[in-house]
Amino acid sequence: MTEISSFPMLHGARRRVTISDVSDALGLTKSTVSRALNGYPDISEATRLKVQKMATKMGYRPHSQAQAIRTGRVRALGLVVQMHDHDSQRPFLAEFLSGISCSASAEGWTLTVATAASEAETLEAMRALVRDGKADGFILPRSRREDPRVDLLRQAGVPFVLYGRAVAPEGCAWFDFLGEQAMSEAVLHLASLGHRRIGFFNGGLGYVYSGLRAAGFGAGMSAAGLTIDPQHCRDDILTAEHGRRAALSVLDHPEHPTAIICATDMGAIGIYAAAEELGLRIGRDLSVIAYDGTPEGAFQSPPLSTFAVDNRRAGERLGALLIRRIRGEAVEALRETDTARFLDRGSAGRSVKE
Amino acid sequence: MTEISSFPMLHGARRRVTISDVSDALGLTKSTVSRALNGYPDISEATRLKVQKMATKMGYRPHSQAQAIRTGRVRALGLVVQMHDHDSQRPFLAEFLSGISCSASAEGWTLTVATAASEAETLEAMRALVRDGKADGFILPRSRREDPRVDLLRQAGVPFVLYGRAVAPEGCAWFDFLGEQAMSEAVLHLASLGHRRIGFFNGGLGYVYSGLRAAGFGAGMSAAGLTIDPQHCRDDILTAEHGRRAALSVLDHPEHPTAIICATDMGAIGIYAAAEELGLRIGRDLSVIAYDGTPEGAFQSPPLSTFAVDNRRAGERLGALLIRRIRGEAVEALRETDTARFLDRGSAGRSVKE
DNA sequence: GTCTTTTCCGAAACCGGTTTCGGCAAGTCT
DNA sequence: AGACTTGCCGAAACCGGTTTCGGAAAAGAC
Repeated sequence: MTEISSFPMLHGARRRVTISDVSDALGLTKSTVSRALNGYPDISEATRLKVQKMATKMGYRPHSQAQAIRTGRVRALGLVVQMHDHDSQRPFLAEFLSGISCSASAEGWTLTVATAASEAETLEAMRALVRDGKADGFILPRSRREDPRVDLLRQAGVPFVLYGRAVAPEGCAWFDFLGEQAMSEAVLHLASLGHRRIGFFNGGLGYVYSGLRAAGFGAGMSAAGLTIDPQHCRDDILTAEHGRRAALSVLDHPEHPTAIICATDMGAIGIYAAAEELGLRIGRDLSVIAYDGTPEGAFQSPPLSTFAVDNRRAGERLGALLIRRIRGEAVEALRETDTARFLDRGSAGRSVKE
Repeated sequence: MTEISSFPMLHGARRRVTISDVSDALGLTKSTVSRALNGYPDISEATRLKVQKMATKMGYRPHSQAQAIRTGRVRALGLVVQMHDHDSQRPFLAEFLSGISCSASAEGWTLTVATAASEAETLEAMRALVRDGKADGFILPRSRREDPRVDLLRQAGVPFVLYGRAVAPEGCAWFDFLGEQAMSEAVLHLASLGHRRIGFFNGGLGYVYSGLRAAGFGAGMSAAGLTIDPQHCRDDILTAEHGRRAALSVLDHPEHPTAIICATDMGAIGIYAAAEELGLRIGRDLSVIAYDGTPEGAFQSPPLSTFAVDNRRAGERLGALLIRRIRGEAVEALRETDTARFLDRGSAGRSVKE
C-alpha cells in the first residue's frame, strides 16, 4: 500500500513538480530552494548551484499563480488594443502580437490582451487587468501627445513601455522607428530627382509621431535648400478618403507640388485615387513617398515607394523592454529606436519639366 | 498607534478587499463566505443572500490567482494564432479578438494569446499555457479535417471550442457560418442570372470548411438542374496568385465557365487579375461570387460580390461558448451556426449570350 | 580560548483563497 | 424521552509558493 502511494506518478495524471519536490530531493527546505532560485544573497554559492541543477533536472517550473498571491506578479504582459474607425489595424496587429509573444515566451512570460472601442474603455480595461492581477505591465501602442494611459499607469505605479516616443519622457520607456529621419530622406531623395515643390501630408496631430515626421520633413527641406509652401501641406490625414480629398485640393493650383510626401500609406492610397481622377500618372506626373510599409501599397500601380517599419520587431523589442522594466531597470536604459527601411518601388520618379 | 494600523486604507495604496474582509464584516468565517459565493448546498439561503449582498457592497472580487492554486482555473481563455504564409490574417484578427475579449470581459474572464509560426509551435504553445495554468481552455480558429490541436486537447482533457465544424464531432463544441448554404445560394443566384457553366474554386482541402462549401456548391448545382464540369473546378486556392493561375487555366478553353464561385475572397482577387490580363470585364464577361467579406473585395472594380462573415460575432460567440464549456456544460449544447450575409456588389452579372 | 560577527539555512508565518472534517442545534423517529 | 438524522456553519488543513525571523555553525577579533 504505502509504497504505491509514495509514487503519485503511477495513478492518474502526472502531477506537476512543486518546490517541495525539489527541496525534498535535496534534503533542504522549501524556503531555501525558493531563495536559491530567486537569487537571495544569504544562500551559499554551492547550494545555489545544487538547487538550480536539481530544479532543471526535475523540470521544475514555479507556478506563477502561486507566486502571484505573494508577489503580486504573474509574469504576464498586458496589451489593450483600441479599435479605431479609421484604420482597421490591418495586418499590423498580427505581426505586432507575434513579436510580443515571441519575446514574452522566450522569458517564460505570457501575453494578456483586451480590446476596447474607446479611450474610456481602454483605461477601464487596463484598470481591470491590474486590479485582477492579470498583467504586470503594459505595452502602449500609438503613443499620443497627451496620453491618458500614461497618466493612469504612472499614477498607479504600473510599468509600461510606449510604441513611439513621449513628449514628456519622464518615467517613459519606449521603442520607436525614426520617422523624422525617414521623412528627411524622402525629401532628399525627391530633391535629387529634381523636385522643388514638395508637399507634405501629415498624420494625426494627436499622435507623437506626427510632430516628429513634420520636423523631419522640415529638416529635409532645409537641407535641400527648399522652402515649405503651407499650401502644399495638410494635417490629420488618417484615411484614404482624407488623402484623396487633400490631394484634390492641393493639386487644384497652377503651382501645385510635383511630389507629395505622405506620413502614412493609407493617405497615399488616397492620393492615387485623386491622381486617377485628375488623369495624372503616379511616378511620372506626380511623385509620392509614404511611410508604413502596409501590404496595400505593394498592390498599387505603380507600387508605392514607402518607408517600411517592421512591426514584428517593434513588438519583440517592446516585449523585451517591458519585461526588463517590470524587473526594475531604469527607464532611461530602456529606450530604443530603429530606422525604417526605404522601399523604392516606383511611385517616386524624376520631376517633369514644365 | 493601534487605531491607525487598524485602518490600512489610510497609509499608501488601498489594499484590495479580500474574502476575510467580507467574512469579518459579517461575523462569519472565510470558509462560509467561500461556500456561499460558490453555491455550495450546505449554506442556508438566508446567509447566502447576506453574503452576496455584502460582497457586492464591499466590492469584493475573488483574486483569480489565489483561487487558481487550489482549483487550477484562472478564468482565462487561451488563443494561439498561427501565422500562415498565405494569408496574413488581415483585419480578421482584430475583429476576432474584439469579439472574444468582449464576451470574456462580460464574465470577468481574460484572454491569453500566443502566436506560433508552425503547427508544432502551436501545439507547444498550448502545452505551455496549460502547464503554466495561463489558460483554462482554448479557442481553435480554422478547424481542420485532421486537427492535431483537437487530439492534444481531447487527450489532455482541456476544454476547447472550434471556429468551424469538426469532421469527428465527439467532444467538440463549435461556432460556424453555414458556408455550404452560401455556396448553394451563390449557384442559384448565378443560375437566375442565366449562367449555366459555373466553375468552383475551393479553398484548402485540409480545412473543414472546404468540404462543406464544395457540398453546398454541388447541392446548388443539382437544385438548379446544372451539371458540374470538373474542368471548371479547382482545389486549394489559398492566395490571389493561386486564383489568378487557376482562372487563366480554366478560362483557356472554348467552353469556359461564364461564372466562377470562389470559396475565398483572396482567390477571387486573383481572378480579377487574370480577367484583366485576358481583357475580360468582371461582372460582364465573367461573373464572380466569393466568400469571406474581406475589405479588399470592396476596393476592387467592380466591387466583389461576396458572402460576408462577421468575425467579431464569431469571436464573441466562441468566447461565450468556451466559458460555458469550461464550466462543465455538455458539448452537444454548445454548437452554434449562423449564416453569412450576401453582399451583391456588382461582380455577378447577367450571363452573356454567345 | 572566549567573544563577537558573519554566513547560511530551517522553522514558521503568510498570501487569499478552497475544501475536508467535525460538531452543534434543531427536527424526526420510535 | 432517548436515539438518529439533517441542516448549517466553524476550525483547520491545504494549495504552492514567498518572506520574516531566529539560531547553529563557521569565521574573525582580541
